[in-house]
Amino acid sequence: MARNPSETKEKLLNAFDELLDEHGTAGATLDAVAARAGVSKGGLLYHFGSKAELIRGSLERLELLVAEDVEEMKAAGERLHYHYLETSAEVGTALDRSLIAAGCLALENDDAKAALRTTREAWFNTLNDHLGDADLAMTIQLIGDGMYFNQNFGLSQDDALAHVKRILKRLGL
Amino acid sequence: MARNPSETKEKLLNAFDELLDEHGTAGATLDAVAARAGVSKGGLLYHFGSKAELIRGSLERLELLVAEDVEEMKAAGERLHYHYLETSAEVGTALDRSLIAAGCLALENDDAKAALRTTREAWFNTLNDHLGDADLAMTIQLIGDGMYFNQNFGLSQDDALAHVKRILKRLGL
DNA sequence: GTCTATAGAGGGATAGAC
DNA sequence: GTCTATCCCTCTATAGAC
Repeated sequence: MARNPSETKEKLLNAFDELLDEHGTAGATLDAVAARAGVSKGGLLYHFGSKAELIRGSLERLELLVAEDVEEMKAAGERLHYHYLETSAEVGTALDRSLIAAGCLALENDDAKAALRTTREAWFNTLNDHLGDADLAMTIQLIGDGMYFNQNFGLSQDDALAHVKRILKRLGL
Repeated sequence: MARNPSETKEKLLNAFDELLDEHGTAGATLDAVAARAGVSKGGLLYHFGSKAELIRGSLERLELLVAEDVEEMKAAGERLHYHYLETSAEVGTALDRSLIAAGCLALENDDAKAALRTTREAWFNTLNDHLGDADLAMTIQLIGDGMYFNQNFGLSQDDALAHVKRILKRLGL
């Protein structure tokens, strides 16, 4: 749907995701989103007829970004699982912002919950295909989830990653 | 502070945490909290003079519950890290509800963020003291965080736990 | 395509009765 | 200690000008 959106629509979605990321759902009001995107509330509501549509737009974009990310993972070849963990703690990328936004929305919105479930399945399948070991795939995914979760609370995950990599070595990875 | 609160105060805190858990911050209005606790909004505001005080009350109770949980972990002896992972995916306990509530609040509230950081430190220190291995302690904590995170999106973590336990065996735990 | 103005609903908080 | 009534503010959404 949002495959070829106008520039203003993109700016609005960016503003929405950023505000969710920084201040949670309470901070992501239509007023605030419009102001950050540099348009008026009326302008916003021309592009997205309601807040529900804005949410849909954000979730649809997440889907696209995840599909791109899965391709990138596959391009990492033998390092696929390392690439996954390294990017789990990444901050400031479009995917990261979009994912945090969905995480905020998921607390109050079932569509967002479903989108996150789908996302997780895509990653698990990619890890599992690569490793051929569901135990390892699930464990690595959980570690990635943990790093993502913590990064959300302002905890640096740099040394966390170092700890985890040493454990992966012990597992022969 | 909240060491000997009135019964009504406890009922209000329970209602607040439950509503945060079920519907996020948007659903946890003073009206809704009061209604679920079986009092009027005025009644609520007698006990907690503002929404900020209600939040403080919830976070203070979390602190108590975490301290209790750490004692329980220590009581598990050699199974300490297993006990930690098994209870990470637990649903419906007072601690679990309180923790999810704090997770909701943390998106918009810095005190809640700080409370979660403190909580994580307490658990990490307990795991690290027991295992004597920071790499393992950090990895197990991240896995626990991951399970907690997923459980938040309605994903059953029963088989996740089974996968992880097999990996722990490979690590000699 | 973007703006202002405004209606209508709901949330937080205060005042005062019981 | 708990209630009702009410005020004010903010939020979503609509109407209509440019």
